[in-house]
Amino acid sequence: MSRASDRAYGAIRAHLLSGAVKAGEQLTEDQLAQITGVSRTPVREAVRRLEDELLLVRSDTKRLFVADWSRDDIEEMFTLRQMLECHAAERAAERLSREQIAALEQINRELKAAVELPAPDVARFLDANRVFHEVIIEAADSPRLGQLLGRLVEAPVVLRTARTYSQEDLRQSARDHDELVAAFAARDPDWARAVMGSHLRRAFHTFARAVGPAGSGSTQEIDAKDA
Amino acid sequence: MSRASDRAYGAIRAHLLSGAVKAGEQLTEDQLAQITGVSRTPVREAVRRLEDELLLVRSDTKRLFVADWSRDDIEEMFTLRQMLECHAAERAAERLSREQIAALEQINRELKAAVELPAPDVARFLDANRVFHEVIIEAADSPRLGQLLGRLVEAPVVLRTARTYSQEDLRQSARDHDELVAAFAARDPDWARAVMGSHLRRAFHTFARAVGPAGSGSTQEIDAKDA
DNA sequence: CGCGTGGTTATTGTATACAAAACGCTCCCG
DNA sequence: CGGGAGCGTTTTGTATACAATAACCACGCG
Repeated sequence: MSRASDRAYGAIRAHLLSGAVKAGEQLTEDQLAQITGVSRTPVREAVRRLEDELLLVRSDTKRLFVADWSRDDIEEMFTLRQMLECHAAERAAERLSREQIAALEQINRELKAAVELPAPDVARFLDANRVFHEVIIEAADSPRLGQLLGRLVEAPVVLRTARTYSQEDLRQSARDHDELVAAFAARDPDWARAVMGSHLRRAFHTFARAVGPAGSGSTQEIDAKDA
Repeated sequence: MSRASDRAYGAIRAHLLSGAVKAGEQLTEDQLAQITGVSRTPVREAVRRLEDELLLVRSDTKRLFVADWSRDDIEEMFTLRQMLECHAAERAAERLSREQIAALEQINRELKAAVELPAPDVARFLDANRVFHEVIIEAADSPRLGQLLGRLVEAPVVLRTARTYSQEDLRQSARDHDELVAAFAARDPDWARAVMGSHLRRAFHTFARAVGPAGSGSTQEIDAKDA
């Protein structure tokens, strides 16, 4: 995070997640350059990355908007993520070292601690959760798989501010992680895949509940994409 | 293809595919700016896209090289593509309009014509093949799926110059396409998925044969990736 | 003779000025 | 009253100059 474009990326991302801007709102490169304190050149580079991650979209005439995720978009994203991450879990089960499995157990202890504090600490939970999944993807040893998942995993965090997780949601998630570790320890790819599948599918429904029933969602028609 | 960065993208891509540069060779932005006739700014944008498509890679210190695809890289890529494109075939089977199915039949006639000329016209074959798969992905109606596949499908064409397809390879491919259309016409997602799976897996082995047995491949250790 | 060290060149990263394109407004005409 | 042409403003796209960083090479010291 030392080059200007990296700082710009982080700053813009934080700006989007802070909720200071609404979905569908237009942004300009100048604006973002001001906010981030660098010139438009690195801003344009950062914006490109955020477009890849689908946090920003461009209209047909190249104007820039904050992405708006409909319920269907979220389902699509989770479906793809499930497909890829189940594959990752399968491969990881055959490849994780003892040390990595121990690391996963440690991360999961941290995760459970975050859940059970007097009140759950959602930020800490999400951090631990992210690291947990990253270790698995790393162990899957498939660079392109990691690259594709990078695109998908980042996006829905935009919704986290809006979302209130119930403590029971978090506990179930922790149980999933425990079972995943058990599957890894048993070196059982099929088990790992199955657990990962249900884990992510449940996560989808947790998200979906927040955004409303199928068909509703906050669709604001930016007519994205030019191809 | 009207903006400078688009022209740069096309020119650089053509340059790579022409075989004028070898895998692992270093390129500089200035060089590419000269070749394409535009300044470095749009070149950098084009290069970014080509990095996404894995035709170019950067060393740990941001120097730019022509990507070198090992046999394992190719297998990984085909595995991911298979996973995603089987899913696309499944969805397409449930969504293709009569007109789209008719279009696929037409494309396939063109494809077979390209195979059977006095001598097979590989370029025409590949074009028709590409369009065929694009129609399916389009019909799958999942923008992010299309985006992810875009990354994967482009890459292996770098090898096409080296590869000599046997006429029998091409004929089998055409038969696969025919069966795919049959599965679509029958509105049978499982059938479509299965055919797509074997189609792509065979395609992988066709490619793999060209680059040599497992473990060999042309690996030249660019130590890509900075994460 | 090996190997670090300093300076030199090559290459990428950033800022800025300018060009092209898109938007929105007004005014005119039907 | 509606619609479209023209024009100023806003926004994105490109070129260029300069800054920062990495690679290269030669030299000197152990």
